[in-house]
Amino acid sequence: MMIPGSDKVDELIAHMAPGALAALENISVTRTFAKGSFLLRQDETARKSYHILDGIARRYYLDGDREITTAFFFADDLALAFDSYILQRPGREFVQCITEVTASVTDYQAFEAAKQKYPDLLRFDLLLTELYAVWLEERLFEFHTCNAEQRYRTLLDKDPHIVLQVPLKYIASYLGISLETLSRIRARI
Amino acid sequence: MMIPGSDKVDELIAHMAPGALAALENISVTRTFAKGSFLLRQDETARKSYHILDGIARRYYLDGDREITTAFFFADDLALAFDSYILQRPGREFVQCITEVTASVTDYQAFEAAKQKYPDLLRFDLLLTELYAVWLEERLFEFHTCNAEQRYRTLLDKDPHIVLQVPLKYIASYLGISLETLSRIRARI
DNA sequence: AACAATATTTGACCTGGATCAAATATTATA
DNA sequence: TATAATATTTGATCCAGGTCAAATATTGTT
Repeated sequence: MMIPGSDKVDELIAHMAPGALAALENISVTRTFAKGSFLLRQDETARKSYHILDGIARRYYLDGDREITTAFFFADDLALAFDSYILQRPGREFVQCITEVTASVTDYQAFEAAKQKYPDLLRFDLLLTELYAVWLEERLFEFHTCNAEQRYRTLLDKDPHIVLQVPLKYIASYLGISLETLSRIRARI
Repeated sequence: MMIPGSDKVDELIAHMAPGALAALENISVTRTFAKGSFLLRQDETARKSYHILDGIARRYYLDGDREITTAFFFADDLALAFDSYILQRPGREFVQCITEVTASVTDYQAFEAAKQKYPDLLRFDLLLTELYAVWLEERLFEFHTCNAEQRYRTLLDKDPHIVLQVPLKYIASYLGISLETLSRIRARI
């Protein structure tokens, strides 16, 4: 989930109205989740967002009995089943901790209320959503223009921490490649 | 660009502060563009958004000499090279009118200023961006889980107006299918 | 209507990457 | 350190959908 232009986020935070950030912190609690535990399961409605402080999580859904990973979340990322959270209705995605995870947990309703009070939080939310959409566009672009090896090389180049810290089986479906083909790509690189 | 939960947009607009919508209209001008003309070209920075009132536009980029269409815009859609607009830097995408197009054109800077003044416009922008991200997620989902025929059937089912009004060559790359394969799919359905 | 340009279909052939199956590593646990 | 469980690699085979080429429709223009 490394995102281009992330420095814009820091800049926006730095210029927030005094109360805004405090309000966000007031409605958030830091919690720790065991490795393998689920922050959200299929068919549930995402009522919390998880700002990862430490550890790694992944998001996936089932295509038949096959798990398709759609995102990895590292420190500072916002772990979320986006569509379920936005539409506040049950979704298809799971969010699971790959390692033990510590996260700042914020309730949807409470954040909505805070945004009503502090337009800066609204701006903050907008910027994060914009960057997420840009990231999604980039992902679609790669699937349309790059073959399996190029997609793996790009991941290696732009997100080496994923390749270094996440089991290959998760990376394969994230790249839209079978486990076997990804293994062969690695062998010949 | 048909988006789930679009009724939320109407609801939000209905409850806007009095001045907000008027402010948006004040910074917008309605213009007409000839069929085939470009609202944006590759390597330009998108400094305007185009709220389509009538006609059809498409967005695409070049992969070598091959055009990859990434969106179609019909009446009420917001025609935009999203990443270029958001990051305010040159992008790879073209936005071209497939028919004569009438659109309400809004300047990026002017809209940013209006959002500073009217938080309701901020909310409006956020909602549109959220729905766009959900739409992108859905598109990625389809590419991961559906074969060529299923993707075409889904388009036919969810966006029949596209299939009815847009040349096949544009639809093919939009679905990530070669023109020939799409033609064969249509023949056997 | 006749011609040119553009769009769509059809045919033949090929390949990237999937699937199925089995062999090795690697890691975790008693 | 064994043993089980999990992860990764390697081999053999197959096919959805791509590419190249050519035949038809269809549409626009004089």
